[in-house]
Amino acid sequence: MDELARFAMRTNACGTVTKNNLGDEVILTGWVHTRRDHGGLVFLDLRDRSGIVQVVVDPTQHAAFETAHTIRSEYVLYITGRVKERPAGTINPNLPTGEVEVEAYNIKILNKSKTPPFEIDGTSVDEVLRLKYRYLDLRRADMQHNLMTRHKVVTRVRDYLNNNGFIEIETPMLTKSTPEGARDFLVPSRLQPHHFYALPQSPQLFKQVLMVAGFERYYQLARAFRDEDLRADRQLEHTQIDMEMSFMTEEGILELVEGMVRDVFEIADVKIPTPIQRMTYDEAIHRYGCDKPDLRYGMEIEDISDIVEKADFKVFANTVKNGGAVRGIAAPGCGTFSRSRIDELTEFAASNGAKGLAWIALEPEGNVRSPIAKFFREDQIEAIIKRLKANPGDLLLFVADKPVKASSILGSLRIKLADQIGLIQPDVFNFLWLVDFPLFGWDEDENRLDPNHHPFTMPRVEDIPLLDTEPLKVRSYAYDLIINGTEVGGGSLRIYDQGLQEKIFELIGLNVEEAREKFGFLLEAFEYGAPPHGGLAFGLDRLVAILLQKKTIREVIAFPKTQTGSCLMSGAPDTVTEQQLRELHIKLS
RNA sequence: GGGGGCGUAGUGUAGCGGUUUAACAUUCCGGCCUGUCACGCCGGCGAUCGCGGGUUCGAAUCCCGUCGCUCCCGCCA
Repeated sequence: MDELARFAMRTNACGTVTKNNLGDEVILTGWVHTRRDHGGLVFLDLRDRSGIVQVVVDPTQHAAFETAHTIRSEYVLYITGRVKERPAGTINPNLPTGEVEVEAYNIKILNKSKTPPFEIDGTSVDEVLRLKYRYLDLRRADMQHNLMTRHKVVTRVRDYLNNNGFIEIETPMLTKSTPEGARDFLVPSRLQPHHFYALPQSPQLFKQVLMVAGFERYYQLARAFRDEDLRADRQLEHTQIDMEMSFMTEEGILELVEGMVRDVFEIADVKIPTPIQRMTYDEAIHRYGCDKPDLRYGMEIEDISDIVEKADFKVFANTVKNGGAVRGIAAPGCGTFSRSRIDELTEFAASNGAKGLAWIALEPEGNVRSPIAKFFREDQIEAIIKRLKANPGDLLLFVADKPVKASSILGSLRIKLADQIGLIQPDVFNFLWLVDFPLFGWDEDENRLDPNHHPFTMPRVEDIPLLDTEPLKVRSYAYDLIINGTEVGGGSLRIYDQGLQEKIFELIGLNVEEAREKFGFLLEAFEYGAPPHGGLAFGLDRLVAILLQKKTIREVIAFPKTQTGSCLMSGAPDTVTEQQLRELHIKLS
């Protein structure tokens, strides 16, 4: 019933005291949320994890009454009293316990508290202070709710996976540095001078070995470490719901995972449509200019190359002539934007790599305002408006560049504008599987093919012939789950054919020895009967943040780090002693 | 590595070149109060305006630097 009271020094948890307890003598423990001292009568709101209950202290209880006057916020109390109905007219409908109160006979102060640096009950507090005194910040109702929701998500996930034949297996935190991917966190080995472990960027290789080992369905709530710059949705360490399955098709994996996502969102009473909408990578890039489109609003990108290729506007015409594209979006209701407001957009586009940003403002009355309109015939402008499905009052924005680049710049503008003009309905959730990712990208710096997901990703069967001819056109069995424009999870089917795997290594410029050096143990394992397998990993922090509609994952992590990687509470990172360094055979420069 | 924002009593904000002894709310401290629940009323303490330098007759206010936090680009297979 009241699990916080079971085995405990109290008889009830504060938030669970109701009319059912009328007349009961109870022992409560908790923190003083607020004190209302009326001189002749003292009210204490006592708070524990379960909630708040009002304690009333009457002068007839001399000792308790004396104590009550000395009590301050956040003191820890042990209260003995009786549950009473509140007098008529004093019921507090805002409190689950608002119909009753506890008349205290005895108050024992278990611990005092310094005056907190901010009010636990208060609203916005500077994040520096919140992080420094995180234990106080975490007492706030909002943070308690966030972490409890996180716990519920984890519980749902475990239940779902356990019921579907998965077993949870831990993989090492001290492992081998693999040069692909993000920057590794390194841990020096004391026993083996000049050798280092790396903290895992993900359990990728180990979970595939577990498939070879015959576990068939594995999961782990795994911490993953990446030494890259932090963002609102990126910490140095994050938690993955990591999964791998054998003898599954892509379709099977997506369906299985949809069930898990459905269960998770039930926590927030969000019904998700299944099957979850699918979209190919190519379509997303063309229509939304990114591989994680937010489909809660429109503003789709349209190609107008064919309309403008013969127009007098040289920038557009030449771009098309040289194999580029001219594309645009229609920003609803932005036709009245001032010149300076549009200049800001141009600057933003430039910071995303645009050479320029052309625009046509359709004023609400029907006038066209634009520095480039004079280069077009009326019928061309009409055609553009029609292509972009624009309405009076819209602002049309155009980028001329290489096709994909034009789309990606417009994609960034689309997101920025949607945010600026409030197009995003915050309590709507949009789920999307993005599928058919290209197997490779092109690494401009090193002038070679680069695996888009990772080197074990399986190319789509029908595209395998293209490996030799047009490898950049090869699609893969790789998929991402996108919620509201955030990549929440991603994975792939893996290669289990040695010949194919060697070919992929070759294509990305790894010879057999190099591949052995980097992934040897996995490749060796594959020689002993690797089953077809595949999997994915979810970012738990992002998932919970989206569920709770939080802007940053710091709100759903108990002890997060700042953008410079500091823990303001513990003071990490910090210097270490000479002695520690000596044992690790490390000399600082 | 680059671009933007913020930094003023414990907390949240206002003030943005001069009658400002830096304001308001809240917290905190003291007093009064037997039905409050953001308790109320009265009184009080509390800030050299992140730090350093510059411009100026005069700087919280303008400029430069620096530190911290934050958002974004790069980066994050």
